[in-house]
Amino acid sequence: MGKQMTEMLKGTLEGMILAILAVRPAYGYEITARLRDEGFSDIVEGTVYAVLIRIEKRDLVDVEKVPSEKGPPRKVYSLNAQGGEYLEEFWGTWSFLAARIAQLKQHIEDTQEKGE
Amino acid sequence: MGKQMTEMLKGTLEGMILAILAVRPAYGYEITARLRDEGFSDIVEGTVYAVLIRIEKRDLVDVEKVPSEKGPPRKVYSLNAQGGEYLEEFWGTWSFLAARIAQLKQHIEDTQEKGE
DNA sequence: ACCACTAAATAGTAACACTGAATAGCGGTC
DNA sequence: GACCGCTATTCAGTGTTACTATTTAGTGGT
Repeated sequence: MGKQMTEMLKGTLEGMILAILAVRPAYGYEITARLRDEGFSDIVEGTVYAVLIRIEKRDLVDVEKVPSEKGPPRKVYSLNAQGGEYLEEFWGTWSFLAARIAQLKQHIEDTQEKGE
Repeated sequence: MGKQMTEMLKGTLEGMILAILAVRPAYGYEITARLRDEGFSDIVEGTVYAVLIRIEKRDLVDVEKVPSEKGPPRKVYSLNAQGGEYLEEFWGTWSFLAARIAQLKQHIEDTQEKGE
């Protein structure tokens, strides 16, 4: 990860993982692979597991241990009601921030065009 | 600040401040006030000054001390060439992340509509 | 026995925004 | 002339976060 991306993921990675779980339950290794596929190419398992442990402690997800044919048992996480609420809050916070930043960017572009 | 927003600002507040400086030079107290006006209502001076000191150390900005009629001298920051490059990089990182998150959100909405 | 892949956990580190307080300069009021 | 309000900057200490690097564990193949 670039350093900028690393810092930007603070506060968003958690929401992204909750968003993934909102679509359907998943386990850590799977989530890591999906994030890698979606362009976060050098995200490491350890990072994802840390988030999962955190959201489990906060009771935002339910956990079920499911045996795997290919290795040790999987811990399958699914979003619960409290996690759903938290995710809604996340969208609100994100939307606000994204709108402000878009506004700042627009302001720069306007300035450069006509010298403000 | 809400806790979610606090975490989300990590990695973005710096970019936002650079973006403000890209429009025109400004000093810390002024930047704080502007951020407050734009909806980040409980941002505190200390936070902004910490960012300013950081970006000064990294040589992303030029600094000029300007006397004030109303108090101690102002430290007016302006974006330099290196800061401009860094800001460009920030927009790239931000755009990528924002696109991914928008995609995740869309995916949830699609799923909820027709059961995926 | 060894390796490759899957799967989870963990101790230690660096970076960041926040808290709370201190310092400093100016104007006005009582 | 001591005090308050506003402007303006700084700084030590804290909590949270993602990252690094390693360890442990299970299965199947050679």
